[in-house]
Amino acid sequence: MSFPKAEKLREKSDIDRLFRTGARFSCKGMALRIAKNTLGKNRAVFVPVRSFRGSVERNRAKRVAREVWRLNKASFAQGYDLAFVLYPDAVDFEIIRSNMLFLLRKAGLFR
RNA sequence: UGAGCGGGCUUAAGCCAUCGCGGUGCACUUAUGUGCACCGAGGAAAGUCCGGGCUCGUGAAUGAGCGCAAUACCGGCUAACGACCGGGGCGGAAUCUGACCAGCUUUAUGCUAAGGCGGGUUCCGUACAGAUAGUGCAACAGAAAGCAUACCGCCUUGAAAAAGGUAAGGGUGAAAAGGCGGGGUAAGAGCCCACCGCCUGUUCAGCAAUGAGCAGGGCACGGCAAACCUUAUUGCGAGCAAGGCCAAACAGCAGUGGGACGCUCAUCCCCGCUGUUUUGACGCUCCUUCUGGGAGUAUUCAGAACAGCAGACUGCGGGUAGGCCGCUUGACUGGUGAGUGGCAACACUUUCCCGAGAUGGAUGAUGGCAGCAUGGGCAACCAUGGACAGAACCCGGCUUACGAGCCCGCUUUUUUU
RNA sequence: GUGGGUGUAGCUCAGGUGGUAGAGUGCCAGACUGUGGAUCUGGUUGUCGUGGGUUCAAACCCCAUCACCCACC
Repeated sequence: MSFPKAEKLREKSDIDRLFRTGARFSCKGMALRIAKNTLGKNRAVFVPVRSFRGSVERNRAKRVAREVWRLNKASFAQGYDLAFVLYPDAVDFEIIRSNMLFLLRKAGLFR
């Protein structure tokens, strides 16, 4: 299950719009912003906050979150922009996995 | 032998498989994908403390002056540096040494290196220009603290009070007008002498810093420039979000249109659509005192005001969003392996190789094997863990963080002699 | 990437011309009160972020370093 560039949310204007108007779900260690788009498929972005201890931990949180998304993205409804905001409490693979699935269930994206 | 601290060098947990991501090349498709091959974080990528390359700016980045900042023993190295290398001075430690003072004793051409003075060797450290260019600063204590002074003392005179001489000894202080020993003296003093220090001159060695020697001077010229300052040298400012190229949209400027009469040209005039309100004209109806006047009014035409809608196409310069380049082969000095010169930093010659280039920002996940550390266990084995840390235009240094291995130095535990 | 600031008592801050560190608040004790508060009196509190250096002497001067904060593009 690949994760090419077309399924990434890359434009600064798109991201700004998502954070301004998107619906908001959160739990300990992670937050989710979500909004419908017109492309018929999902686009995602992973945003670690600034207060990580260093760039190693910050990048690692982002990579792990992206891996979790890549492995699970086939089981969700299509046509949304998503932004996952990551906080320094949770870096482990399993914690990020359970957080992400919990938030997506709250958002009602499971098919 | 175990542990700790400091310094230097090497390395940055290995192999295999699957899935995933970024780049380059080739092929096919085509405007974006697919397939194959190869490559894909560091010694500090970090801090941003210095130095450059590169790019733009200003008239220029060449020169002179002022201000500001940095640097400051000498020589070398370098593109450059405050870095690095070598040398010198100074300071400290260890050790050896002259028995000069001091100490001890068996009292002699004796012993002692713990103390003072002098000499040598090794190691470590060192922001180390100028205090005789000037201005300034030094609390308290002390008699006196900057071209100074005499408190207790010592000596002379004197019955005493006191006067004179003196700077050994005491006391104050961080610092008190060379140190130490001998001679000398009323007591003392570079007053005289040896050694050391200082100043002046000179000779030799060295590229130089500086060192060694000789002669002279008996000798104040104190400390602080990480106080102001003086002298010398260096430095223009901004930074890859530099800078260059392409370029939607909105706004701006210019042009293109229609109408009279078949065509062409010139000049002049007019100019979109819808709705509401209002004014005027023509028409119609009604009243009337009837060549006239008045009232009402659908529609049409014209004008004015307000509101709404529509505002196209082409070109232009500037340029936003966005994209591309800059971008990775590089200071002939990148990596690797040899060789030559140099004490070294480093320089030169040569073989082979090209080893990240992202842009919401690529290195991740899973499994297996081997191995390391810690804990448990007699053992097989089991469990846990993976140092510091992530390229962002590129280099040379410095500093800081840190796992493992090796080497050196120091401290210490245990054992043995 | 560039530039700037702060670190002093439990807390908020002074002190910066080198000469031996203070204010408010807090805390402790006493007085007052039936008790508490308020008030009054007295006391207490520091390796001046860390490590070096200069100096006779450093919170102050110099260098390095650590942590935190801010601004601009």
